[in-house]
Amino acid sequence: MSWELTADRPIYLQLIDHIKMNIISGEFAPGSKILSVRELASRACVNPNTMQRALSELEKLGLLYTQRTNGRFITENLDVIENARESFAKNHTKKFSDRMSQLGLSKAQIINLVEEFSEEDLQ
Amino acid sequence: MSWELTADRPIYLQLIDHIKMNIISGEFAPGSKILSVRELASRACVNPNTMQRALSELEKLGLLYTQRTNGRFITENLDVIENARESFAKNHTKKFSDRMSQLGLSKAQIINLVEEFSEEDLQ
DNA sequence: ACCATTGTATTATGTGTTTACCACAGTGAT
DNA sequence: ATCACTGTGGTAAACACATAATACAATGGT
Repeated sequence: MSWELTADRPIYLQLIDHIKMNIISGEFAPGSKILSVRELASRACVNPNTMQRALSELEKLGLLYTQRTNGRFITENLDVIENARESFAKNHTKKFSDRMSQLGLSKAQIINLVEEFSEEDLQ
Repeated sequence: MSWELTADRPIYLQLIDHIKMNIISGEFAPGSKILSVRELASRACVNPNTMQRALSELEKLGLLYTQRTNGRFITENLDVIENARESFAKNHTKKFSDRMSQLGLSKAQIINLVEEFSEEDLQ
């Protein structure tokens, strides 16, 4: 998946969101080693310092941990990941729902929109 | 409604979103006069220059127009407002739906979440 | 022992955002 | 005519963000 950075938000925040999504969606397996700061920065077309900032924020959240001169790894704590996943889903749903209500849409209308724009799972 | 500005995005963009929502939700009636730049800035606890920037962007979108030394008004062009409203709803729904799918949620699960977090209309 | 690679830290520079402050021209009410 | 108010424009300063370019210490593999 590409990085798709936009100019309307600080890059380091977008990097945080992107990597966080990789982790909580399971795309990055718990305990697995991730690419180096320099390599990640290179792929995202971003300065190493900026990537470093994003990674250390994710560390504060407990989603990553560091082995000083060896590399960085996804946490093995499944609870942390699951919590992040749940709060992500809840927060986004609440925000979405609130905005649509404020627009004047009824609950039924909101559901209809989601029905329309959501694609069925490809089993 | 309060302004609720956060530090993770440029203020002028948040002001644009906020006022745009006031317009497309119908809270600000088409053709009606809005408060002066200075007054709006004061209420939002923001510098007049910043509010000015947001308003001129909304003007580019056709949602506002200016009478040079008289004040600013909501557009009377209902099509412009309705288009903005529809694209707002579609874009947000699409983005929400995509993110939830990426999280691994099925269409049915997404609908369930919306059901859970959406409140019934208060007739 | 050597060396590439790791995370980390520092300094400097450019850019964008926000703010404060000031000035100008046109309108409308008095 | 006067005056408060309107939108608009400019300048300067402070700050955060992003980048470039280095440097350093510790690890792992050779």
